[in-house]
Amino acid sequence: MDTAECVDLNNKRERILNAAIKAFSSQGFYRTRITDIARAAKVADGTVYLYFESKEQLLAAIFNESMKSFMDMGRKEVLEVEDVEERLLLLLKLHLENIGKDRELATVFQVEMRHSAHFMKETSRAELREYLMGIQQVIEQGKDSGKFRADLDSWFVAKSIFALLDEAATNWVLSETDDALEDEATRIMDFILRGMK
Amino acid sequence: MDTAECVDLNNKRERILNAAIKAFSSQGFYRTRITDIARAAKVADGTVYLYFESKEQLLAAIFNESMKSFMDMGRKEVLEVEDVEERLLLLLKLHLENIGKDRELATVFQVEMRHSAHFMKETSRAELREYLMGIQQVIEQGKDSGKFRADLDSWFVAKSIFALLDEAATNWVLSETDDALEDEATRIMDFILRGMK
Amino acid sequence: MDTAECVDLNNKRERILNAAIKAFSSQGFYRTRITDIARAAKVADGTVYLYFESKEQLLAAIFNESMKSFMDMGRKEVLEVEDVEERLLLLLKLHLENIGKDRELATVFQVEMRHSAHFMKETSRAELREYLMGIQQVIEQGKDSGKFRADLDSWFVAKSIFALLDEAATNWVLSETDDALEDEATRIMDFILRGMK
Amino acid sequence: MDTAECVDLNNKRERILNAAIKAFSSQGFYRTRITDIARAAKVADGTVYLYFESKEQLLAAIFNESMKSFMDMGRKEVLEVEDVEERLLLLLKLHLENIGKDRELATVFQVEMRHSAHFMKETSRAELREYLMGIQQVIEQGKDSGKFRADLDSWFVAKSIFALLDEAATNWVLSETDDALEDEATRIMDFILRGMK
DNA sequence: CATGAATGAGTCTTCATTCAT
DNA sequence: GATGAATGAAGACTCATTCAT
Repeated sequence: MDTAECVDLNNKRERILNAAIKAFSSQGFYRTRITDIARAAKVADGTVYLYFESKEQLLAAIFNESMKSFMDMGRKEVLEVEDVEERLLLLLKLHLENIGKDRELATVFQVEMRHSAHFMKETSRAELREYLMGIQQVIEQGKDSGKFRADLDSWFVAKSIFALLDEAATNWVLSETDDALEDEATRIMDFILRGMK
Repeated sequence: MDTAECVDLNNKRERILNAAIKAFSSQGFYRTRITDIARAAKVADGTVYLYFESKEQLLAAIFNESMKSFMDMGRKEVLEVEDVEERLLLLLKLHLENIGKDRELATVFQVEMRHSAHFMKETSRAELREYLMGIQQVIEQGKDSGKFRADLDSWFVAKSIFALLDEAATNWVLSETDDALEDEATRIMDFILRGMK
Repeated sequence: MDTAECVDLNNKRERILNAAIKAFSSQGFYRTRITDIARAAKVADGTVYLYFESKEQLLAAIFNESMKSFMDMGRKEVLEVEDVEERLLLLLKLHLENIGKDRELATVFQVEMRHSAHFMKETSRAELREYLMGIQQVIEQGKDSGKFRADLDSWFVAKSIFALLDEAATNWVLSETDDALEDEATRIMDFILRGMK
Repeated sequence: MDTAECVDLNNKRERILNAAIKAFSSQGFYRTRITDIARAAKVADGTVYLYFESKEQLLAAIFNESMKSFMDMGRKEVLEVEDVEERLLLLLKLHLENIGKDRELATVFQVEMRHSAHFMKETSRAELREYLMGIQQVIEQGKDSGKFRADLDSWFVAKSIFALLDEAATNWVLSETDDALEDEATRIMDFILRGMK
């Protein structure tokens, strides 16, 4: 019974989360009403507030939970790859794969979550920083191993790589193309490795 | 007297526009009330609607008018520079300079304008495309002159460059640093030219 | 408890309906604010919208629900009367009695509901038609039985009778007299039966 | 110059009046904005207020001026007819003719002017009374001459006749038929003279 | 007289959130 | 935990009216 209850709870929580992603991605955060989400999740309006403090916190939860699974997913896999370049490429692929496999979630990430300076500063800044540090590490490894230029500013490069991934993702979301997003990984990789010359 | 009147009219429109930029950047688009803008612009609420159809259109106007002066500004200057690399660098500098000279406008551009997929698709997409085509041209010139690799996908590169500029700008806006944004231009230039190797 | 709850719900709806009738009749439809109605019904503004889609729909609801009880009320009673003239007289009396027993509702019916061609065409036309057909039937019965002239256009007569009732009702509403409205029934009856000659 | 100016004034006043009739009849009184009327009359918004105190007064003016020409029109003609029945018939015909010749004005009269108890009580009551007295006179003449029953309540009959005319008019306005409204006169006449028996 | 830009009070409606059941 | 009816604050937008020119 405990288990059943627990499952039931998780189930509801998850249903709400998923309904929110769907709603936010199709109607936008501000146009989405709690009622819409509740109805789609087949719970009462009030139930949403048993699991999430507010609409804003619901968006934050989508970010945090997706981010968590996002970060966990690749870690082991990435560490298994010895070669730095390959490791970096894998990182890019995983990023794009993760985003590319759920267009609705991607829309929320690439568009709806940018809706206010407040949200970006308070909610996502720390997580983003951690994520960037993961990339930075690989850059440093590359510098150490002589694969990458020693004079690279690894933090700047990490941000740059993120920028390229982010742009690709946003572009994919807005363009509504069916192309697989992760295919962009090699192009980006090539560009950042060789530059324009 | 004619002139004065005309100036006064423009003045009101401009005052509203500026008040909106200030308000949107500090409180966010959705938290800003028309009353806030009107009060700051020292006009009546209804006056806002003499110049702009709706709050949403006011945001669009900020985009369009800033974009226009943004695009006009550099064009001649850029064309005067012969060397492609220098021309590209100037482009980057102008972009960052333009954004970096008005933090409030920058905040609106980098954050508030991204608030909805709808806005990004409908309002800014065409202009952005045109802007990217400007960058693309320079890339092509570089390829033609042999300065840049012949196998570069100039459209992809243009988007990548924009991504880097955009990331730098957003970062600058959110970090609240006093550093001049345009100083990033050389770093970005170096990165895209030489790559990581 | 179930019952109490159910009653309470009905109660709220009814309270709003009654408050609306009072408000519309004393201030007119357009001058009445939802807040006025809500306050009088002792509910929150928003509650009005749980029961009615809009202010306009609230007026329509007053019409529909009053019309329903209005139509139901007399039907049996009327059918029990054999004599056509008496039946017609009863019809007139019921009409005027119904309207005459609630001056506020009457005001809404006779004045506020005529506020727009749109309302009259869309909302009340069908119901009115049905009502007129009820009168028409009696006329036909009178013709069949030889009590009324065979050359009467029963539809025209029905409309004429309605016109006289309607005029009496409006007159009563506007004159603010205390006379019982239904007393007009016999005068009208005499007039339509005998004519002026 | 006096004349020209005067004509010009009248012209503007009339243009506004006509524009108002058109607008009120098609959009309803409350949905019509002064701006709509001004634009249609090709004058500035403010000009409307040089000729009419308020939107409400503009409606009242339509009533009064139409009523005046309405009342004047038939008087002589009516008095020339000796026979009471014919005189009454002419009255009915003139009423319906007057209304039937301008559907837009008719709509304003039959629908828009009924929009509030206030308007009906304050603005139109006195004029209506005078109009009814005109009818009443004819009834009295009929009674005196023995053409009509001596026991008729002439005031009641006058109101009844008006009711039938009014109903016919409203019906015509709402039904959007092309039939000539004045053709109803004889039917009504027959009905009120002979009654139903 | 005429203009029409400017005003700002006014209101319907929405919707996140609460809480009695 | 779950419900969903009720709340009521909030705000975009309208438009009759004014008044400086």
